Amino acid sequence: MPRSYDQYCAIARALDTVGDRWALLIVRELSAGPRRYTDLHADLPGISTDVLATRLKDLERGDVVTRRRLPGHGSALAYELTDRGRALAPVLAALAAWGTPLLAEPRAVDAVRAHWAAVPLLNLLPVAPAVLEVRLDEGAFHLRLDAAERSFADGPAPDAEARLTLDPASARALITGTATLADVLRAPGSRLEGDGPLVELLAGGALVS
Amino acid sequence: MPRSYDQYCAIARALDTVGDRWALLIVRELSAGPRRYTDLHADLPGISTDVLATRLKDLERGDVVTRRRLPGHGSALAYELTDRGRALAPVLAALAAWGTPLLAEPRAVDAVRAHWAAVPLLNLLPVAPAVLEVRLDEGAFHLRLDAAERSFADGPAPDAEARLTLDPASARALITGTATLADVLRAPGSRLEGDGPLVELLAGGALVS
DNA sequence: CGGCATCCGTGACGATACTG
DNA sequence: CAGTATCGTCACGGATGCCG
Repeated sequence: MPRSYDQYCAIARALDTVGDRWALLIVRELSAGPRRYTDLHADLPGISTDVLATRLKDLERGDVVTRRRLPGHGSALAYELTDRGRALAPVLAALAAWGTPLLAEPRAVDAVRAHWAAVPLLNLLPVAPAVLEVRLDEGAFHLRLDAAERSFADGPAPDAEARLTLDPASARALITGTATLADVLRAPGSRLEGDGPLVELLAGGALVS
Repeated sequence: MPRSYDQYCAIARALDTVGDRWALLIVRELSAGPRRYTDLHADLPGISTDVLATRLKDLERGDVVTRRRLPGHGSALAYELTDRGRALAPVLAALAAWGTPLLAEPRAVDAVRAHWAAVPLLNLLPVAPAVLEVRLDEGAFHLRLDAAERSFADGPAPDAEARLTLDPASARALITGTATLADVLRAPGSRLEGDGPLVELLAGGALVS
């Protein structure tokens, strides 16, 4: 059980649950879908095994995360977000928006994962009843752009009607906010495939925010 | 200088700057206006003096906080938010919204300050070109409800056109989300004074969210 | 006094090794 | 694969002291 601030304040209470080191980054990882312990450890470079185990237990007690045996795969134990955990999406979005100007240049020591671009891209893309697959050098993920369920998940999408392929420079320009999606689509190094209202909307350049 | 996660991710970068223990609570305090070191120490029960000094230095290097001599008062040194610091308001709002269900009952050990209710109330109140003074048992603060500058500050407002007085039960019901503002205004224990469009809007019961 | 710096005990963290 | 055990280090919390 982590230490409490002991303040009658909603912000302090939230930080009692998700304010510890690594906690929100674990939530970020699980926002991409259920993960096993080893996968989490691999995508959180620097976290030690005991801290990961402790955080997962704390987050479970805080009703943010559940342990579950995935159906299909022979009894694979996995962690996933609860409804309360998914309700942290606005917190992650706000942090991502604020942190964007700090991304300017990747440092030599920085780890990179494809799905870390998902939250910034969700902040950037319009609401649309569509699923967009995004392919980067580091891997693929897909975004659900419905107004009701704006989310993302790892890997290619089975039901994507559009696919966006970005080279590293385009991806970086998008994520750092130095280029709009319209800019990137005009330049070489990016490709938008598929059809449907989303593709027409994006290709049409009707992107204000 | 705090430890970095070393990840090329906007969320991780944000947490590199404001993810340390106490950091966001210091930002919360300074959201109510400039504060001196001793005031911060008094309103953050449990923080040690050296941690407060270290965080303030880190936040200064992170362009979140500035040190300044307040004009008027004989060379009183104070800390205040920079523009980047004020840009953290959506993060605090999202955390407050998520933490609201955790507030149910104040615990015996919990500290209480009047202005800690300001962010939840801002999340609750509509956009209006008005300044609302709020009086609680613990003290007073005021909210600026403009679309452009939604903010709050300590103490009574010189230019408030409305005043909302809440007894402890009403304030708790509002802050925990168990009652709407319309509910509270119908019950005894709360009083709304003043005039202008805001008062008419609130008194009229036209409060959906 | 306000604004820290220092010292010290405890607990959290990070790396590695090890176990069911 | 999914953690637990161990250990060194560092951050935190509390008290006290210094210095303008």
